[in-house]
Amino acid sequence: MPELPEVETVVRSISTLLINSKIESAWTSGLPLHMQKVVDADALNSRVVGASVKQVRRRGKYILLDLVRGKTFSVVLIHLGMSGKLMLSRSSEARLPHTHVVLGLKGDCELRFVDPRRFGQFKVAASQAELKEIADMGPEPLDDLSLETFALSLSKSKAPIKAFLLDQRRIAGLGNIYVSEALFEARVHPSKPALKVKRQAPALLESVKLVLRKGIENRGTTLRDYVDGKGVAGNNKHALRVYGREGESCTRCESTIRRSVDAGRSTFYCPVCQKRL
DNA sequence: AAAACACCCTGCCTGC
DNA sequence: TGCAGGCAGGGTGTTT
Repeated sequence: MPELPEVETVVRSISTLLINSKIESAWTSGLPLHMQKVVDADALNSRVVGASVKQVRRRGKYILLDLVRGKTFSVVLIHLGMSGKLMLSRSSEARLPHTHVVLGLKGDCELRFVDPRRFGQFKVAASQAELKEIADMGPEPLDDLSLETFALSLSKSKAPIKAFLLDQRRIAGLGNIYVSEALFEARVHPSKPALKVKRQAPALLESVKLVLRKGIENRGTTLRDYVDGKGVAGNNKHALRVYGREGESCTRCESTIRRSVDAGRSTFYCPVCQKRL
């Protein structure tokens, strides 16, 4: 569900309250999350309870909490999967169904991880170096991705440009929505091989940054149930020009927006604006 | 090596 | 109205 702009919005919405606050208790549902792994209750007790939050960060679509307890440093890795939510709530508020982790903070406040489909992840580690999930992740498009790096990476892949952009090892943080939007902005056909995107590489990189920045500015895209850490929905749905608009007319040329399915995922594009060659 | 596919799980929507 | 089937914004592991 959440892609880079949604995860960034969640991070921003919870970081002010979380930073420098102490975690006083921890609870887990015990149900398996991503890849049948349960949240490690021992690690929660030995590393998280009693620790203070030093920083709240994002890497790709992952949320990272840097913790310190005495001289012990830890990192909590959270992925929202398709249906995950990370929210600050009053302890007195009823827990939503499918709540899987609750971290109790000072002052009647809790950080809750809720995930109906359980495609998300919640993992405690001693350091970032232990986290293989982000070890070979590609560059952050809004921070450290130059045109030179991007163009070189493109030239080495025969994959369709859509698959290329979704591959977190090549570029971090993009998902199905923002890939469709970026390809439309840059007028690149989704199935064009990455290595043939040369002349359009500068426009594509700019489009990737544009749609992500706009997504963040609008505080994320809410299609059905995405909300930030304070329960607020995003406004970016109105900014989408192709995603979810099959059969509607292109905002640029008035042709009919099409949907195609590859690898089980929908891609939306304008057949006229986005030429294969 | 890389692409295609199955799979994890629940909820919601559609159509019969 | 009820129920089966399809579909969903992600990532991983296996197979070709």
